[in-house]
Amino acid sequence: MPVVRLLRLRAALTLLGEVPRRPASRGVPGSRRTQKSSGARWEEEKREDRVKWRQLEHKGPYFAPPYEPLPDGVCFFYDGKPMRLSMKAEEVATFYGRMLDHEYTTKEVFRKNFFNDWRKEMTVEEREVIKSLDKCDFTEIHRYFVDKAAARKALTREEKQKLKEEAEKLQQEFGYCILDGHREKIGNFKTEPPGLFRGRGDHPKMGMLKRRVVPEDVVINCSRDSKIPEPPVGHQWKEVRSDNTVMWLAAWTESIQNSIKYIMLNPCSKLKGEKAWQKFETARRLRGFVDEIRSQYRADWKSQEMKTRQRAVALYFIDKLALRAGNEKEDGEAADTVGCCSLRVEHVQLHPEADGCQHVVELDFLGKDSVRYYNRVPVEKPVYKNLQLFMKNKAPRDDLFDRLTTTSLNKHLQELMDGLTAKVFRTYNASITLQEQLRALTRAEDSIAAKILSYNRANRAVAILCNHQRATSSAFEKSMQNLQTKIQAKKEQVAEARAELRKARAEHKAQGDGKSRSVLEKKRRLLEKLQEQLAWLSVQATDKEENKQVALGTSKLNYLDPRISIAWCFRY
DNA sequence: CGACAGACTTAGAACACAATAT
DNA sequence: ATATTGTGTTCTAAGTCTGTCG
Repeated sequence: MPVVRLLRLRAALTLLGEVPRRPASRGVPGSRRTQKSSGARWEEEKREDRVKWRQLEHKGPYFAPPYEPLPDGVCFFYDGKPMRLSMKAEEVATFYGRMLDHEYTTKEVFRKNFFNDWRKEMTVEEREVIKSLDKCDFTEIHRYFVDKAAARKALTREEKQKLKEEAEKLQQEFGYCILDGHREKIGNFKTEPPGLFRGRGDHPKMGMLKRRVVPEDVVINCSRDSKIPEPPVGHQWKEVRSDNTVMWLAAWTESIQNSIKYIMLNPCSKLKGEKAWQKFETARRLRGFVDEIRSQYRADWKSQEMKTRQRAVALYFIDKLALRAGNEKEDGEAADTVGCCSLRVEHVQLHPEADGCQHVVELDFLGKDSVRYYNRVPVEKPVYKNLQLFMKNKAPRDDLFDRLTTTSLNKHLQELMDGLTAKVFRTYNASITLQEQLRALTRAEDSIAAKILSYNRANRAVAILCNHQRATSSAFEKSMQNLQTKIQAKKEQVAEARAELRKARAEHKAQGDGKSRSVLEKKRRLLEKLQEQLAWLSVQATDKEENKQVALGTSKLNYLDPRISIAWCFRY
């Protein structure tokens, strides 16, 4: 049901995607591309470009506090018998215990991975005893953390204030750095605390132990002549380096995927802000190229080369549907998700005719964060024909675009416009959609509230285009249920009123007097009123439902060129 | 080229806190 | 005053994309 609604909204949007923008201007003069041939200067500029700072000074990361053993009254039980755990084993047990009310702990993979890693932390003796997770009882541990959270919530105003001040002190000490003479806020100045890995979707590694980060894991990046951050007493940094071509202040390798985690600046910092500005400039530049690029990929649908055809169809999807590029993923390392280039035959269904349209493509796959993308969309005939061709003689698990990689696609895009990559289309189409929608929805004479509603609706249109969804919380389910109960009650009232109306009508027919006539009228009005109320309630429910699964934050934060919003504010 | 590491952006969940309804 | 709902912030996972190396 929700999918159907999303679909309806998306269908309206897809049309918007077709709206032609501003007449194509010629290539931007003086763009880097044109300088490329002039060799040395460009090379120099490029190198210059890579330098991110001249001075960088900071305090290093703030480490997660050491493990605090459980108080004596809190015990772990194995097979019904209390058992005192070694500190290491106990710490990992608390990671699991505090998650007891989370869905994760019901998942077989999570449990298996946790138990496996937990056993590695146990002493030989513990390992000898603890052989089955089913016999483990963490309920006391769980209760301890629940109580602790409740106690924290119940603190007095003063105590809360004190905690807040302490956090602020920490922020002041570790949360800022000096970059080229300016004090800049750091985004994440704390190392990630140890815990159980919470992968999204069907992640094969969920439940694995995420190791505690120690200074010996951490590489510090700062300028050579700055005050080098002090490692915590008794510890050393893994390395101190001075690389001014990168933005990070500290880094360590995480123990689940062996990938690198970074301490970086806050988005409001100059460096991050400039990058965001550049991103929107690139998207804006695409405006002048997009018509030509579109006619180019349309022409390529008929190319002799399979590779070119696949690229052209993929690009059409990326442009029209705002799909992500879709890099290859190592399987077994993460959840099975795809993007455009990694779509498989099983994700696509072709309908010669559906919903009154010809050449309908049905896409159904899990994208980033295992969010489902479901869309039925009419496509141009050559696209449809090409898809038939790409799917011919392939198994469901085979790649749809077997001759295409994100690298080759981006290489092609780079040739069409300097700085163009697949994700630029998402930024471009998101921003242009906001602009178009704002224009279509806002009226100068509207109230402020109505204008804000228009803005939010435009924002929602973008979120739907980009498939930004959120899980409906349990609180939402409850409030939805309340609403449904109300609707049900109203329905019964309507049925009752209808029955009474029928009775009154029969009465009036039999008696034919004025009194029975006025009763009849009254009943009629009552029914009408109740029906109206019912209709309003179901509209509310629909609205709530639609809103609840759309997440506006991500597009607001990453995709909408702020200049569009600012211009709109000034205008209205 | 293709695999891989590295760096950076984008993402939803969880949490904290404020606004509003009851 | 308290419960409920909405909103902003924090956290960190999961993407994109580039550069390097064999």
